[in-house]
Amino acid sequence: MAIFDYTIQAQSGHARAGRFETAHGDFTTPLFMPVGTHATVKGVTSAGLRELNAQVVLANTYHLYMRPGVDVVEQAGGVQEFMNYDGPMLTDSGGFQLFSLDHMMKTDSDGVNFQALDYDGSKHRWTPEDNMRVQERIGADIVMQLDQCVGYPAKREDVEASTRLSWEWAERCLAAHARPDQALFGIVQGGMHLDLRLESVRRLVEIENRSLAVGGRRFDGFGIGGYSVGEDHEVMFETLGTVARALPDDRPRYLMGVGNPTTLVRAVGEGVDMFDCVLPTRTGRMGTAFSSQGRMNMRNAKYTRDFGPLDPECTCPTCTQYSRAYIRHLVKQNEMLGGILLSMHNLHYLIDLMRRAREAVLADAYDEFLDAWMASPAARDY
RNA sequence: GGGGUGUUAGCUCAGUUGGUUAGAGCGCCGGCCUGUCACGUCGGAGGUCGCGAGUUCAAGUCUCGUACAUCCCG
Repeated sequence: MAIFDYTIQAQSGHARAGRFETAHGDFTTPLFMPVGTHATVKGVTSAGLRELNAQVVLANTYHLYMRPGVDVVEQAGGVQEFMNYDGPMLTDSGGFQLFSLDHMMKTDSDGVNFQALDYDGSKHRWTPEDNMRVQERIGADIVMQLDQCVGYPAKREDVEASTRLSWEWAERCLAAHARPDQALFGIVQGGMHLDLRLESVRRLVEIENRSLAVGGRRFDGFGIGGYSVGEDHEVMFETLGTVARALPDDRPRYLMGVGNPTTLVRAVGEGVDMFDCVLPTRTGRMGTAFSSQGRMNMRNAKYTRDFGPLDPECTCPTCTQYSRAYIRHLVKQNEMLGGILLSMHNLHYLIDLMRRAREAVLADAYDEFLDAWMASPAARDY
């Protein structure tokens, strides 16, 4: 399987519905992917992930490389075997981690030196080739190129430099990536500058054309990175649609790290297919629930004697079995079950939101879906 | 009956040699969380310092009385 087919099944405006094949099965888009950094979606078992209809789960190369170590994951039979999740998985390269902990990073044109200050202070170096090798050994179905992310606001020259480095590394990752059963996604950078974004896209296309010309591979999909790094929500939408649609339309477009419900619905309308975010699990652990009525802080006193379901319109295991009052009690007492139940609910909420978005696309009614969403109470708090 | 100790925010307690708008932890109320190092994080409300009187320019802080709690001795 050297070619990973992404079948576009329907389009509605710019929104797309598709299917992608991996060695561990298919997944359909639009799609929200739960984040399982340390080869675990915090608080959710693999049986729970199936119950939530999760299709793809993320893990993080940097964190698994540090612990338990690539050799352990490899010896386990790969990350899916290791965590007992038999569906498709994706690993982020760890480029974002090196950026977000930039105090521990020194980059040159050939690679990146980093010190794992968040673990044991040990020093490491990754070239793009090293990173590909690590991701191949971890063994996810989709791997991301090593890239460099820039924060916001940033000086244009810094954005230019990191964007250039990212496409240079994209070319090296594409050349170095060998496993035929693993898909590789290139990543678009460019900060909030449309011209840099479009150049980034153009370079990625040129890179894969050069690769194909010598019998090499193409990118199997494209990450859109470098957004949600501190900018205002609307700033992203000034360029997102143009950037997404500049990408080849026969490959999935993955907006990395974005997870609030309204942004997902709008981004699908701009032609984005895939998302991941820690928001549902992190905020869930801290007591916040997504709902059809907007965001709910389950620590609020008004839920003390509210014995109704968390979200009456939700069919998830949490909403069908537990009350708001009970969940508030768990959260207030810092009981781990509270974080588990809310994480499961929030994940289900986004997964199901994307399922509904897909149905709207299949019915060629995405504009109506988007309008209805923006007018609903659920859109209010995001 | 005698003596000791204590009585400061809802709770447990700090409050220096009496000196500006009395503090902490927990609890309570609320906000935040976007390619997860995270066991979160930020903010707010709340006290006439048991009660009464006195000394003093000034008392939670000294004196006296009183109530309550608690311990010891009879």
